[in-house]
Amino acid sequence: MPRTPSRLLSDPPNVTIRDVAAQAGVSVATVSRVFNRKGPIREETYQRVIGVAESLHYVPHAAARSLSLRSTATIGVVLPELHGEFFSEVIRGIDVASRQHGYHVLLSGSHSDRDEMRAVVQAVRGRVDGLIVMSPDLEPSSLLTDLPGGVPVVMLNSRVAGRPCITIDNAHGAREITSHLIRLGHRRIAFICGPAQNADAEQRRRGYRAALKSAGLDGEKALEFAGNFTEASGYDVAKTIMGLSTRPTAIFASNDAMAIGALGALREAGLQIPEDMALVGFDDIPIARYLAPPLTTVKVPIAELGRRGFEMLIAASNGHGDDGSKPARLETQLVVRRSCGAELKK
Amino acid sequence: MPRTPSRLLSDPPNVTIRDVAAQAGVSVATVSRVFNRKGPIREETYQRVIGVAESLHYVPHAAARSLSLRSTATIGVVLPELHGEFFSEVIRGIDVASRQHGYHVLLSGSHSDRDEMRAVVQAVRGRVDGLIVMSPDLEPSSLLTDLPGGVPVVMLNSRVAGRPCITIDNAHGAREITSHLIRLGHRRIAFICGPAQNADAEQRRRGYRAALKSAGLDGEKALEFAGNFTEASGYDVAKTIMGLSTRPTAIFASNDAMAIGALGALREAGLQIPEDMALVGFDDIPIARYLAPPLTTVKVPIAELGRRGFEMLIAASNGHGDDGSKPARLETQLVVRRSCGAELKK
DNA sequence: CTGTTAGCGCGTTCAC
DNA sequence: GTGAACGCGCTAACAG
Repeated sequence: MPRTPSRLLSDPPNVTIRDVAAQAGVSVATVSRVFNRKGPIREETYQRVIGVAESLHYVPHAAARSLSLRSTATIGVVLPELHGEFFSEVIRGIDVASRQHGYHVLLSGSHSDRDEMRAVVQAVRGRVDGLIVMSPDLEPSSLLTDLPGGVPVVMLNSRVAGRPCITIDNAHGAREITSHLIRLGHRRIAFICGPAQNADAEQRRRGYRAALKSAGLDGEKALEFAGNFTEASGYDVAKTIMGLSTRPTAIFASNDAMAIGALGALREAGLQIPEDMALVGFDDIPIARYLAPPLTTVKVPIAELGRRGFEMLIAASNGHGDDGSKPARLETQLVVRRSCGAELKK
Repeated sequence: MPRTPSRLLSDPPNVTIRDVAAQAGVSVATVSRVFNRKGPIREETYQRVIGVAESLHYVPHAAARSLSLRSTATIGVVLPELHGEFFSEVIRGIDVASRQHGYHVLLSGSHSDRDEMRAVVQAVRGRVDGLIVMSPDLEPSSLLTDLPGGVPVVMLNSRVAGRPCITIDNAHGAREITSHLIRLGHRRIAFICGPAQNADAEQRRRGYRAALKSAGLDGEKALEFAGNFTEASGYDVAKTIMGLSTRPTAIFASNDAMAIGALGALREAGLQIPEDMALVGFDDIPIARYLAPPLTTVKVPIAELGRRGFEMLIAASNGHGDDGSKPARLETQLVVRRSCGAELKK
């Protein structure tokens, strides 16, 4: 019987830098130099090493490099969940920016509670060079207390003292669109809130209230309804509104998902949008414009949120040197703009 | 001037196992045992080590562990792109399954050409324990030739010799829904194809043709239109169809994105769906049911695709031992079922 | 230009 | 029960 243990193809399952060195008749250091384009190498040696490496299917071992280089070339992305196009777009923005800069993306979603999230934030030591964290519902500063030291973090859509962040100018957008409705003649404008602890939700409500106030419509404050950013909650609230004795003439859902849910409920009730009931959302998730009627919405460049987050992280990593260089801008506000889509009629 | 270089808080940026050992008055081996629950440790020692580790904010260094353990506890996910809810759902499925099993997810999307994808597939040595790859457009077998040896791979929705995979029973679903249309009385059923090289697209077309054939409707084959799975292409094709002298009475878009695009075009043309024109899609992305009218679609449990992919990967890793254990099932077909949504009328 | 050597931080045999 | 020493695969000084 043959002595070889019968591995059929791709026999050398793990060829190391040493194998290449031996086969090429050079030292490991030389191979390393070749692969990292450090120090001068004689052209002939270079070619030989490359050739051997290729024939051996050699690929540098990332974990080993990380250990020695003290850097992983990957960034971690921690999101509260992964459901729907909003997060999808954020991820996409981060992904393309990362690849452009030669970084990998370690993704982690679905974190309902703080403990889960904290665990993830810890587990990344030696795994990522930086973190992009989105934690709209949780009071976030405590999350980062036991973060492995020296890890740069940028927050997406939530502030924590001393950390750079990218935020959306929620209040501005919400005020804009509410004023728009008011200009169109609406007086009774219902507002579907987001989750109680959610910062975006709170800011949007502030914008809504501000617009109402400056139009002298404070009295209508009773028209705020509790929602939680899910389609289902939008649907439910719209149902409730349908049952009201004196209905509002417009509904402002504080995100698109809820607006979509509300749309379903209104449709079931046989209402025409926007003739019978004006409806606006917030976010401009890509599908919004394929709805019937096209959803009027506050536009936020979501993928851009991800991209900028990544770029700010890179900047933070560099500004992290021993020179007491200024921490760059700590916060960047992303513009929002009112949709030019279907105009509302009262 | 003070000698300390002014690091303010969280001074020890990188506390290692050695620091813990020293502070606790034990050896690094003991600390390691404590953290990995290996070998018997005296309760007192255990508590002391844990205490010190906590007070020092010690967290094991992932790269170092990986190097020594030869395993990373993370899996890589390689997708062709990240746009839209289909991929979003796949990722979500993988993410939750991974976390349940204690794995991390390294995500990589947006790979237009083979070289880019190949580069990613290589870059993962020492970074992941396994790979989930989706590459519907590219002939995939060559992608994996220079894969670092021993890395388990499961393909999502594309077959490559010897690799386990999860596929969607596209032909079945497409045949079902086409037959359904036929039973409803439709004779002229247009079909919007997916990308030419895309395996799913091809299988769906096969299903469509099979249904036509068994109903003796082969002659209508001219009703296939080129699309590429984007909303835009669905829109364009529908426009084209509108201009036809003898229109079909039904349109079968081979994915939901194109169906959504087509829906927009039909709406612009003032057609009632499904009275004036029946329209069906394929995938059942979550938003499909919020459209007006709800999109009739072939339902595919997309997140489930991701989840199963992960689980098959784990299984493959285990079955990868030196015992010549059977490679488990190499292919699993995911069920699809016809939507019970809005019925079509001719 | 190239080789030698010393870690990077941790898991793991072995002795004790 | 616990500690000392080696190795994982690679990069970075320093020699030559």
